[in-house]
Amino acid sequence: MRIGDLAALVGVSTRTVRHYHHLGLLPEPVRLANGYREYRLRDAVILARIRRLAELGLSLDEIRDVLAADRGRELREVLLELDADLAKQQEAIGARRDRLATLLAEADLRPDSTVSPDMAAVLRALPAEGSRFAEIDRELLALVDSVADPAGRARMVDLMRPLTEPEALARGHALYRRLDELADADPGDPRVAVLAADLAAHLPAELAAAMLPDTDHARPRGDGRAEEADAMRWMKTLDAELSPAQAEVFRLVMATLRGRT
Amino acid sequence: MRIGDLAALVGVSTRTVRHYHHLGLLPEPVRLANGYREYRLRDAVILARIRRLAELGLSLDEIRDVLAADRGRELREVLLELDADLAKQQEAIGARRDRLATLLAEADLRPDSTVSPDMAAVLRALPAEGSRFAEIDRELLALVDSVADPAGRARMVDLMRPLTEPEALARGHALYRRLDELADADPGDPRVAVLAADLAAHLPAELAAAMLPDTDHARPRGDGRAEEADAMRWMKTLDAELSPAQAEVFRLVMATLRGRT
DNA sequence: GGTTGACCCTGCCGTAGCGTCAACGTTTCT
DNA sequence: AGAAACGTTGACGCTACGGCAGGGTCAACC
Repeated sequence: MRIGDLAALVGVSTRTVRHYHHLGLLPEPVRLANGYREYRLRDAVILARIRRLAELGLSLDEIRDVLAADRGRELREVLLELDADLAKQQEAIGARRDRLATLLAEADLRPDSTVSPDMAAVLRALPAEGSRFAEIDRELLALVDSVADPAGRARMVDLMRPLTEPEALARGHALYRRLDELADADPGDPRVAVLAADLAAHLPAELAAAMLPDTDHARPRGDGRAEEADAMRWMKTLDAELSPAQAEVFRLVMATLRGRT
Repeated sequence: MRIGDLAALVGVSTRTVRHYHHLGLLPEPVRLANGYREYRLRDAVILARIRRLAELGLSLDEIRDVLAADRGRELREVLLELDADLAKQQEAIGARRDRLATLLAEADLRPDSTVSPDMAAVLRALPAEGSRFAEIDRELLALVDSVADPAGRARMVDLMRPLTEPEALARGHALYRRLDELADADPGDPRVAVLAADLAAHLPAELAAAMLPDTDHARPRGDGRAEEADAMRWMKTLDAELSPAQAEVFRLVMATLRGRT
């Protein structure tokens, strides 16, 4: 029996048979004078066993182990392990399908629809039209939402909710406009201090509290280092997007909030 | 923001970021004078979107398409397609776990336990001890069982069942022994014809009928070619394992059966 | 006896999504 | 000033083969 016969018999490609030889799964048979491999019944039996195990989902490495040890005990262990693994995979796929269903249930699949549903609602409520600063704000929110774990996401949404109420929204429009106007201004511009005071005055208390630790460098080292590093990165990320005057506004707001506690 | 900051922010490795650049998923940002990439908020947003889509299970190619087309219609299509694909995967995994459970339910996981449960029962019933010929027979049965589809497997088991009955078993032992004795005999040995006659006389009718077409070369071409080729392979496979005298026995048996119809 | 077609051989590249060096330059901390 | 921790490009590694290149072998047909 030559390689093509063997392959057809068991229902694999000749390439697969040679691959198994290469991996040492299937022993190389004797060669004929012309160099062709000559197979016997035994080879077909081994190959068929390999295929059955492979179709069950064992990796070729695992199959080699099973064939080598070859007394039921090990096979049983491997199969149990495999079953547990498959169960986990099923769960994982189920979870993904749930998230997919959530996404698909959202009627309006806009480009930014890859944020969580709650944050999507917040973004819909916040002012957006025409303000560069509002755009940055929205991007930052979407980013935090993407990166955070579910608990963090929920906290973010809670913190933002006060800003979506009608009177906060009305103020928000004006504040965004005044921030936009500082895009090309000097850090010493008189409007900077005034805007900082207004911002600090109208920032919801919880949101202010959440922002404060972000720039608190004086804390003792060694606790919450990772979170602090994250928070620092957020602030620096935002800072990099702002003009000098806008950045100055934020520094003043932060100083005010720190002083207030 | 440099590549390490960006990666930490979004929760991926720097290697991943560079990989996405290489694939054109994430645009290359401007470079500083030292050659370092300098990222902005916008890059982090894009990267985060890529990650969310990737975690949903989209391939990076699909993500590139979605980001390029980027008006919800396409995203929706891709997500629906993905969901269908995941559903199929879940089913496939479920089927594999079912087969696993069947295997694991078999108490005795011997090396040849990769055959179907029904065939395993047949193999347990058939004589095995010490006969080389019995061994070949068992290997051939296990192989056919491995390779056949479920219907074929059931048919095989049905064909073999008469041989597992007590009187057939008793005869089987003797026949195997007589075949073994022909291992080194001459094809012209007088025992050959006698054994062939005994075999033909005691072969169950259905099994004989099933074996017959395997060597029937006279049939018109064009119908059942694939099956015929398979059957031919089986016979040649068996033939290759037999000594000349044993092969002669089989030829005589076949001739007798053909003449009988 | 040349040609055709169906086989066989070895060996290398490609897949998806990065991980992991290597070999080198830059920044930052002490 | 030196070390540690960054950054750069490039190349190879992983699964389980598929596909191709560039050959050799063998049977049949004209």
